[in-house]
Amino acid sequence: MTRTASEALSPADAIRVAVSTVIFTLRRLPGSDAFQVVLPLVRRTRDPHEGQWALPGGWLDATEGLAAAASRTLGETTGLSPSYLEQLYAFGAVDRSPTRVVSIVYWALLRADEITDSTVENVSWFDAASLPSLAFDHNEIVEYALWRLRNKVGYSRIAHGLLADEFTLADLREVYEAILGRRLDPANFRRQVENSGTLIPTDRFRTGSHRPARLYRYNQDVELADRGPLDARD
Amino acid sequence: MTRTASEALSPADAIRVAVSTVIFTLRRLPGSDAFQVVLPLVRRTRDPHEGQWALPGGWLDATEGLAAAASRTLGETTGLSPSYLEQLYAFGAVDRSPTRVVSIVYWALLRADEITDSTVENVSWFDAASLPSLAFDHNEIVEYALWRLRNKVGYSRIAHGLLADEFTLADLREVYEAILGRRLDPANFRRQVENSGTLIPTDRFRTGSHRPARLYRYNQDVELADRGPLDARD
DNA sequence: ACAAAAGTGTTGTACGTACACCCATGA
DNA sequence: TCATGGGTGTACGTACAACACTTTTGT
Repeated sequence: MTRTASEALSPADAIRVAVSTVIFTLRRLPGSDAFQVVLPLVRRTRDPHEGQWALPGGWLDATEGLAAAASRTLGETTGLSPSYLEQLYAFGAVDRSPTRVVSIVYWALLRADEITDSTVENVSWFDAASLPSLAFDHNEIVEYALWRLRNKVGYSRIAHGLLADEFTLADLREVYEAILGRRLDPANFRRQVENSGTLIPTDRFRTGSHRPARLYRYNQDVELADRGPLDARD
Repeated sequence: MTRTASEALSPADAIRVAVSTVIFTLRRLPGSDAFQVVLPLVRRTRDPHEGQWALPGGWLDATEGLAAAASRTLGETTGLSPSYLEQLYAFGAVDRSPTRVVSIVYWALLRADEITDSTVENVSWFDAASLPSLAFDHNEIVEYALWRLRNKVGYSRIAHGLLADEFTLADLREVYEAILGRRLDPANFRRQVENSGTLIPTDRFRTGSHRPARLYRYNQDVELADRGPLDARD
């Protein structure tokens, strides 16, 4: 740290810090029975990129931490509060915005029962697999968030963050299939997840079609994902 | 993004962006034959935390990207330029510094042949396993960097970034042992790394003690680590 | 010749995959 | 009773850990 604070604050040096969130949830296609990964985007009402869709976010406030800012700006723009929130990456290329902005991007998951479909102004949900051209470098950011999601699904129980309290193994398997983009063997999936110790069987069953399926809960003792020495840190 | 640029620039909101780097290399203990993970720290010459050791770093310049800033500040403070550089995490807790600073932290590896032991002023090397109390939250940051290093060693060929061009399998194994903190079976280690396709055997051998050991090179076609859709991005 | 590191072979266990098969329910 | 998804059993292949064994050098 070589320069003084006053130098760093001069307008020529102006670097602003923004916070954005890529927040995923699943939606059943009306026609099909398959799940789709969807995320909310906000239509920009001012330049730059006025009229284009962008990730929900806002400026970092001097009195709040990074994760707090992500939660706050997400709530202000979309009305949502996620079940899982993790830092994704800091984007700071010089030309990613007309003015110099460093964006700390978080990614989040929303449980199916948390989707408040209160149609907020200028917010719309998009299929993550077929996005339009977004503002700034937000297309790249979403691509990276999807990569992290698919990756993390392989070695953690992160997918549970997308389902409500009680669910069948078929529900959970469909979540994995939607994220990974391929079919999984129901028999093998059952054994894997049963042996992982992350699920607690209930006495309840879901009836309605064919043989009833047992409902499961999360084992709250098991973390959704291992973030190492970092807890809810900024 | 709800507030205007002028609001975000008011002094009360002042948030500055710093860049720091945790850079690891290995050193052989003089007495023992084992490797040790070491990193350079810089003694602070001004408040806050004057006199304490801190990670090399500096302020982000408005005209450079994040990774470029990490390389530049690392070179300015220590004279080193790493063989591998990757973003670690953005730290932005409100109370991590007397003034509001968001630090984008990178982590890096240095090859054994890259250690320029030009004794730079106020720079000293420390055993990563037994650090003194560092400035700011830098102890936590190093802990997290070590966790990432150990983690990444398990699923990528990142450890190769710590060795010179040609090396024996025993050299490489010792790197893994130093990072993971446990002994590995030489026979099994050999097969694993041979089957990974990341090494190219040379016709040269290292002689001097007992049976000569074949020297290997990196296969440059294989990336050290998979960073997903992100390349050398900010 | 002997010690010690380089390098090879063999075996057991764990785990993922493929797939045959039985079970329970709605229609 | 039949179709369908729920749930169990089993066999195969790969990957890894453990460890016995052979090879090649310096002393």
